[in-house]
Amino acid sequence: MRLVIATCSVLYEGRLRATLPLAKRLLMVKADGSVLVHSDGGSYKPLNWMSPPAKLRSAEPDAEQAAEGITEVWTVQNQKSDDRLTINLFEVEHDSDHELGVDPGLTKDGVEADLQRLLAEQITTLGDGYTLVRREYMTAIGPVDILAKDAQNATVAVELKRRGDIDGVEQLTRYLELLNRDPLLAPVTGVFAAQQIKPQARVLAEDRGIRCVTLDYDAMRGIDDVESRLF
Amino acid sequence: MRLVIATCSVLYEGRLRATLPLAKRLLMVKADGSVLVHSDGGSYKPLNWMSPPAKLRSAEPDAEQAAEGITEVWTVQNQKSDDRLTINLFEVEHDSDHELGVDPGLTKDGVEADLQRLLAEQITTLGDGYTLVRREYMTAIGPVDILAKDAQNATVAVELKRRGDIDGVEQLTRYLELLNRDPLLAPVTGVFAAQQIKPQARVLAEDRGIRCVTLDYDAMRGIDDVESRLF
DNA sequence: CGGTAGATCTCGCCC
DNA sequence: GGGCGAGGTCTACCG
Repeated sequence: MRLVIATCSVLYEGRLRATLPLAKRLLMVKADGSVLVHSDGGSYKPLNWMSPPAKLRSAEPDAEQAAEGITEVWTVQNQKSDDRLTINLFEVEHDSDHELGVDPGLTKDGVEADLQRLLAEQITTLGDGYTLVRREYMTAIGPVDILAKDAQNATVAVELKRRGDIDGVEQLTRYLELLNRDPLLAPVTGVFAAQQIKPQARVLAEDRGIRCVTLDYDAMRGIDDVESRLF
Repeated sequence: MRLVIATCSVLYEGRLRATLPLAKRLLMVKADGSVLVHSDGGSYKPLNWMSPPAKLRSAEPDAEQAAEGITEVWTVQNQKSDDRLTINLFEVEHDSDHELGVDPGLTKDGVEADLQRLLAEQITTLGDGYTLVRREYMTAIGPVDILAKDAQNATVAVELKRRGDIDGVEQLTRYLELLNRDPLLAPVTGVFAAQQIKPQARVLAEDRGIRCVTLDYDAMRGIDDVESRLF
């Protein structure tokens, strides 16, 4: 990984055009040829960048560019598309190289998959007498997160989200439409379960007869921990 | 901006838990207290990070940590949530500080707004005799990208996307349902216009009587340039 | 490889 | 500040 601090101007040309005027920035060149242009603020997204795989070529400025104060011109060309990043370097304040090696990578806990596992284990969160049929119930248009039966043994399709948005309601609606064509399953009702449900999503869901349930992940994890400790 | 190259292990605790085992990485500390942990590959997304505003505190390792080889413990605490990033530093290979100042920021060209402006100007792209009613036609459930009239003076709602996905078809369907309740507008037909339309989205749209139109942005921009040159 | 859905999404707009 | 939609989204997963 090469780290360069320099005053520079940047141009991206590809799916769109994006330009950065002259300022001092960090240029990060990774081993796969990708380049990130970072300022001293904002979030983790760079101001401008080139995705891997890419090739960085450095060139001398022509006479006109040199007259403007450009000392070096970088051209970062993506190897799979015609996306290109052009960086005009003016003053270079820092330039260092570091051997990092391959990263062992990130492990996560607490994403939708965990929520799904917990809800499947604690299916009565949805109501007394509920039983699990199966997780990731496959249909022609994709997997239903959880299929269950209610106390009256009627089929219930559950769509699970961390944040309940209109998209999720549409998704569940499509599943319900399909499942209700199956005489062995029909009538199938829907439950939209999420840690947080947006007001507009709730209105749309309830308008379509879909029940909304907000989940408390911490409480569910707590129950999970207690149960785990029993074994 | 502070740049540190160090062997380290990282723990994020917040909306989820995410851990990184011991490896050599870049730690970028920005002026707003945010921290990015980058490896020498992947894309622009860091392996782990803390969003601003945040506060970095550095502490000496306790006896047990020191015995493991930890030389320094960073705690990066978000100032608005209880998200926290903990970094155990082992060997530090590089540590430098740089004054970057505020960045003037990025300017873009070629996003959906441009596409919408071009299509509004060249509304006959959709068919002979088409006329523009208005862009961003407001409804109770959001703005219709473009409202137009066809050659027979019937109302047409246009949903515009760079990439035509199922979501866009659902969105247009909701608008059409609403607009067709208005006797002054009904009957309203739909056009789904995008630079690229996914097969499944096309099938869904046509099944609902929505016409699909793929747009050539470069050609439209070319016409725009030619027209601009006439003035 | 393409298609779908999630994300500690981020970012920008509008109310 | 919240809600909503777009993104050069990126990323994992599944066919």
